Amino acid sequence: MTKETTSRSRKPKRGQTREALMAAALDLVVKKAPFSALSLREVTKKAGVVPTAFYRHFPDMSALGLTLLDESFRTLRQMMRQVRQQELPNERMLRGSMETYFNYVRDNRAHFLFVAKELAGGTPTMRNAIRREIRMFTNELAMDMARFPFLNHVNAEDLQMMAGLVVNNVTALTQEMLELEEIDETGQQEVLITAEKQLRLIYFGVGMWRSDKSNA
Amino acid sequence: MTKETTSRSRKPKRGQTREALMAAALDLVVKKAPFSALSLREVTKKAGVVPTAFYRHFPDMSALGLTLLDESFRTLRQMMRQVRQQELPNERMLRGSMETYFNYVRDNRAHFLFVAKELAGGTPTMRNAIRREIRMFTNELAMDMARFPFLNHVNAEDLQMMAGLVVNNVTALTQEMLELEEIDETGQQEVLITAEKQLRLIYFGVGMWRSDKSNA
DNA sequence: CAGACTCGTCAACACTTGTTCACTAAAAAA
DNA sequence: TTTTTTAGTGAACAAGTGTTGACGAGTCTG
Repeated sequence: MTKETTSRSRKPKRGQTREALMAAALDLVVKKAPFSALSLREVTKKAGVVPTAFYRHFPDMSALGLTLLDESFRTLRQMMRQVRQQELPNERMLRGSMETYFNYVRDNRAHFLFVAKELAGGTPTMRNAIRREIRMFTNELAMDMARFPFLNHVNAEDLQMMAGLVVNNVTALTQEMLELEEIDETGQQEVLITAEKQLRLIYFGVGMWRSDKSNA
Repeated sequence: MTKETTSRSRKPKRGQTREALMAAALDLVVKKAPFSALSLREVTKKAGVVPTAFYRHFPDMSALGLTLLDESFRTLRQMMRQVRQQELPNERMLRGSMETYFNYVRDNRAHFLFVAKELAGGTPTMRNAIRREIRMFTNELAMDMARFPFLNHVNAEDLQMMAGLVVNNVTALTQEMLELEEIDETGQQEVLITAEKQLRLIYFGVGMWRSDKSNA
């Protein structure tokens, strides 16, 4: 009888320990606790490797965390770019955008859970890194909006405000989505419908906005 | 030379240890880490009391957490009720409401930090408790809105959707506020201004909403 | 005043944590 | 092939963890 690890993950082949560690950490984030509450030892244990092997790949846990963070956002960024360069946004495309976004969330549940939990509870370094990424999305969205003819009369500051409103809300809905069980498809559908309505409502508000009134 | 605790808090008078423990935990949440990452021993240490004394007041850390959660929301709830029964909301009162709310956040920074960090990273019990409270606020807001004449044509489901939009956004702005340094008053002012604009934009959108269209 | 009970202390336990160092099997480079 | 580098193991450490039980000072109650 060969030695077995308690968890499902087998001993990684030589040279794949790094990936095994990252996968193990993500798995623990889904099943157990936020990343910042994980211990080096339990990650290595789940990865099927001895604790000291960790140091061959990362100087400490926070380095693993930052790597995971990078991995989480890199694929998300490229997806966003695809969505952005489709067509000019209008009322009808809201549904489609939300749908592809939430599908992406579903397919990358572990990464989103990782980010969501660290956004508030992580180390200052981690929190700042995440907030920077989110701010970047907000900026890009504002720049996209600046290209719409019917938003010509809105100044830059207010565009930022509008984009922030959208991003804030999508972020909140994402967390709501992550709280649902993976199998709860009707719940997920409800969130999607709510999301679409809320964005449409914002769309209406944006249409009525005048920057030149009593706005600073 | 008498024995001194390393932290500022002196040894609590007999019979006040419970309060000292709660205060110590809250303090550590502000200065160190989310509540779920605190150890029983460091809380008692900061409270100026021996670890075993903890058990005279709480069965375990999670009980302390739930007590803290209760304390956090009880005063918030009563403040909300005050605000709610002022006047009928209109465009002009948005500013005032946001101002009093954010003042309250500033004056209860520790409690809000505690809640914000546990909302995503806490135990399932804790997360559910917090989400239940937030959902309660959303419901109350939706009920308030139902009383406005100009919202008669909006059905219950859509009112919920609108209230959710407001609450989502205020929640996000609160977290943004908490990230700022306590002394950064200009930053806080900016968030307040953004908040008011965003709510006014939502207000516009609400005014244009028709529930009877193609909305489920 | 005497007894009971409340609420804190102290010592000890079994266990987990991060990190060190020396060692070796396997792969890469010479 | 021989040599060197890489990537894993295993034992050991000091420190911190939750929880136990017996004990005693202070306070309340009779």
